[in-house]
Amino acid sequence: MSNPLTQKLASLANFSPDDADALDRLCRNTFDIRAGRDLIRVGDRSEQVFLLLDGWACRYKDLPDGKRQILAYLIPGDLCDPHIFIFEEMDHSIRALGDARVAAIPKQVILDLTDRYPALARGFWWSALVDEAISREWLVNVAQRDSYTRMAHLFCEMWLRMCQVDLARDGTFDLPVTQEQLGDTLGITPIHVNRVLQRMRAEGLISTNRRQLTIHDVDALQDAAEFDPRYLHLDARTPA
Amino acid sequence: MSNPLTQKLASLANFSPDDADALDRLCRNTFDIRAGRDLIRVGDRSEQVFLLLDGWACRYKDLPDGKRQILAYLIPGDLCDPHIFIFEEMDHSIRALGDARVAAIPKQVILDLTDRYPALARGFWWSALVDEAISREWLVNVAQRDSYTRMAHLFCEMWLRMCQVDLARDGTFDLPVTQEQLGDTLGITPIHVNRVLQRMRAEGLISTNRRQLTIHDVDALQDAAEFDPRYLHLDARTPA
DNA sequence: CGAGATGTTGAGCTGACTCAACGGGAGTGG
DNA sequence: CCACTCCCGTTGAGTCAGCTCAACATCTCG
Repeated sequence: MSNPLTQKLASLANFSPDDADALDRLCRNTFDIRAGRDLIRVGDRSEQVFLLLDGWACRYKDLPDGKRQILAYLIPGDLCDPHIFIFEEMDHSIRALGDARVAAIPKQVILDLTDRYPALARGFWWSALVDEAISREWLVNVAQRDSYTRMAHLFCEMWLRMCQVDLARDGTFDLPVTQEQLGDTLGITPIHVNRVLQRMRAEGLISTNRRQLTIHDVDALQDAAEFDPRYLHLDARTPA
Repeated sequence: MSNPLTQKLASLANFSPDDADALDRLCRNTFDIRAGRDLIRVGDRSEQVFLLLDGWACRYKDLPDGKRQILAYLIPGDLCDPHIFIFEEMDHSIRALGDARVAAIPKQVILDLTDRYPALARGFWWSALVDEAISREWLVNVAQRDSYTRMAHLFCEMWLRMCQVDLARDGTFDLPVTQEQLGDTLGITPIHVNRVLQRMRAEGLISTNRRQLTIHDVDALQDAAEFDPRYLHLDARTPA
């Protein structure tokens, strides 16, 4: 149960110790990645899936004019690239944000495993659909909310997701992300990110410290964010 | 082969006449929906999947402050709600745009079918991943591009998707969408949508007529849109 | 201890918004 | 067949959130 994926999927019903064991055994072949390194690049063809064990990563796309969009944050327990089961090539890249540790799992191992443990197959599917739901909510966020609300929304989401894998304490969690990267996530300039952060700090909602974020009043932040956690499809055992 | 889903999946390899037959047989139980009606609403629990046979629909979310975001367009051949295999409740709604016709397929039929025809299972999975890829590209679009480019990008995408199911002729296809709905799709006000459309018309790129869009110069529009179709993962047999 | 990356501040600009009004077409009922 | 109405599209004018450009400060790490 040291495994963050197990932890995440355990919030689903029908998850036997057997299933959990099978999952834990996946994480033999691990290695470390330095901050800022790409795990996978656009156009790559890979024979293995990466499971993020420690640290953060992001999916992103570079545009021809030099702009960049971060499409998703990956935190411990997230699978980086289930796409390779179907697509020939990745249509986006994945990069480590802080230093990170991943397990490399051969395609075939996943296929065998899901054959043998239906609860796992269902877990992976569930997880893929949650990722999709998050992506939809990000679209809503960027398209409809102003920059302040948008950022508040992102923080609420990441807080809940970090809670789910037990990586948040008292509203504090790692957020190994520069202001520029926040901008590339939310579709605003880094300068404006800075101003929004200052406002949130001034209002006592958050504070930041060495790439850690502390949310002082989760309820207030959720209100400011128009945040409704249902899209995360967290089941049963979740905080607040 | 009268079936748009068959048409779409046929662009995948390894698709036998048997598979196609199985698909065609799904479309027995069809019915019509009037424009503007919801097929599925947030919170619904459904025992069947809807396959769109004719007309357009959209996924959307309503926000507490009355704003609305359109998350995806569904065109003939698209499955409306594969989510129900995993999630208890829909986290968004689906609405017919023009008048539409759908087939209602019981969950269990899909499950049996994919057991029996692995090529179909793979086809559905492929299709789900393409939807996800499109959703990611919409995020890029809304977050990074100005309103003109954004709209051009949407038109390019819809043109290609309509081509894929053979519903576009000479750059002309149905677009049963009001300017307000375009705004809700792209995150801009309907007034601004109007101005952008006028500019595109003035530049001779497009014209609109009774809910039909004509693209006069696809290449020029793709250039204006910074459009790179790879994210659609159209295989082999596709136009231009 | 130097240098590049990251964060902060100020000032002016602009793409898209708001508000407000008007026009035209498609359906409806008399 | 016409009048009415409602929805949709169009136009104009003023405003503002967030952008650009340009410094400067601070931090991290080799």
